Amino acid sequence: MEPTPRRILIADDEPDILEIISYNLNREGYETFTAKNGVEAVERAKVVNPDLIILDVMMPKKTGMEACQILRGMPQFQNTLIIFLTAMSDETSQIRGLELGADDYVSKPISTKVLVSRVNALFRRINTKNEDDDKALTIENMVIDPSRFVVKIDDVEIPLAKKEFELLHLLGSKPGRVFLRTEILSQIWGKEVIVGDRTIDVHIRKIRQKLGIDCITTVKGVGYKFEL
Amino acid sequence: MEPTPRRILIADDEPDILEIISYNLNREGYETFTAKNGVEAVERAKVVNPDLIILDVMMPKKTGMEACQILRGMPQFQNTLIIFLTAMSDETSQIRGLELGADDYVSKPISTKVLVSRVNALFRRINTKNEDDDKALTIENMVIDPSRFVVKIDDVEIPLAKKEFELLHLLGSKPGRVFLRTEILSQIWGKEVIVGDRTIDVHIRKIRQKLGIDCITTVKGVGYKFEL
DNA sequence: GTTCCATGTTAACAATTAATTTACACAAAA
DNA sequence: TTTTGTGTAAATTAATTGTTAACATGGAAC
Repeated sequence: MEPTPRRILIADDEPDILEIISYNLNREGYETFTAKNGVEAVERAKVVNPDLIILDVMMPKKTGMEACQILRGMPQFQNTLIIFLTAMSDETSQIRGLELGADDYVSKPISTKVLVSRVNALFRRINTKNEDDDKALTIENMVIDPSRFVVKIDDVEIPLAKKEFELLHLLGSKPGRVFLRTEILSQIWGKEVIVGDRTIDVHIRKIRQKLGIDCITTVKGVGYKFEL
Repeated sequence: MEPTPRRILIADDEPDILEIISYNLNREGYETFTAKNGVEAVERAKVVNPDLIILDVMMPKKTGMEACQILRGMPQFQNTLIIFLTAMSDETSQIRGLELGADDYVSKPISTKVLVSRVNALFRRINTKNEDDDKALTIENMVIDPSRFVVKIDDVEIPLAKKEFELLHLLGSKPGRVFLRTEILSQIWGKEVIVGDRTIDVHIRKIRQKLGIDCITTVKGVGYKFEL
């Protein structure tokens, strides 16, 4: 199967820059999308669901920094790569950018070659991620099917809510392995999102209740694991 | 249990640079190792098995680039993070560095703050949790598996409480070696936590009781060791 | 636009399990 | 014998999780 190309969203207020970067990334086989300012960047991101977002720091409406903060606050962009692009090469803004959760920081004047190299380096590193995220898991008589969002036990379908399903799918992805509460939080809720202590428990309880069988084991002080 | 710190190997021929980088990374909680040239860097890497290697490009004996190429050729360093450090800020060498498989490229004069931020950013992204931490230990017919949080004796699973498990895992990590009571305390309870005299004994007793076999030997006046 | 419902989150409390301390018995070393 | 250190059981305290109900929110149905 042909791999889907990596999707890159580029946000900059200068059309020339958008074009030259797009051109060079396209040539490397990436699929590119553009936005003219911070607000548009966030909107476009929601729609195109990019693998990488390149943000100019100085943009009208919303700066790149602000856009970054908003994006990082949304669970679906928690793990999206972000590169800042800026004329400011001073170190404090660089540090600030990296601490906001950016993955790289490239100073203008940009060499497109350097930018492309850095993009490649980032993707090379991330490449290890699981492609079969929506392949159905089968554990004995249970099927966890992300494509249809359904759990089947002995061919009986049991509907789960989104979070419940995600949680079960995560645990079921490695049966027997213990998932720390922190792992669960960062995987399902995202690294920056903070929810209360009891949130995971409540979802676990609902899953146990709906499935009717005890397939989730508590490891006190550690986390939970899937075990039939 | 305290998490094992990330290990960083720094290679540079200027002692001052080694020292200042080490100091700053230590302060962030990293464990650092040093090498004075490319050859030494490769040798040290084999021994200390670092999570990240920072290579100065211009070094005697072997340059950072050469060292990088050698390391990338060895299976065990295929996925190790590499950052180049260099005075050459020209773009061709930067591109070459990234294409050799480096993950980042920082130009001198270095701001240690920027370097630290970039190191943090890399680790944040690569959630390569220290694999050693949850690798299962096998000692004869006993398996101590932290990823599943179970102890198996002859394929029979025995559930242990958190502290009990951590304690057994610690002792089992070096069978035969005696762990001082103070070592056990600082490893499992942390250096700041103070608990009573009998706490360790009681946990040891519970482990012995649950496992049913005598695999922990008391060395009076010294500590405990794992011995099947 | 309003109402209704499913979902997600939180808070309060109960239940459970784990961790620690206490008290004392026992063994080895001084 | 005295001292010191360790093993054990029971009692106590602390920590973690389970449960329920209430509230918030957003989308679907009306």
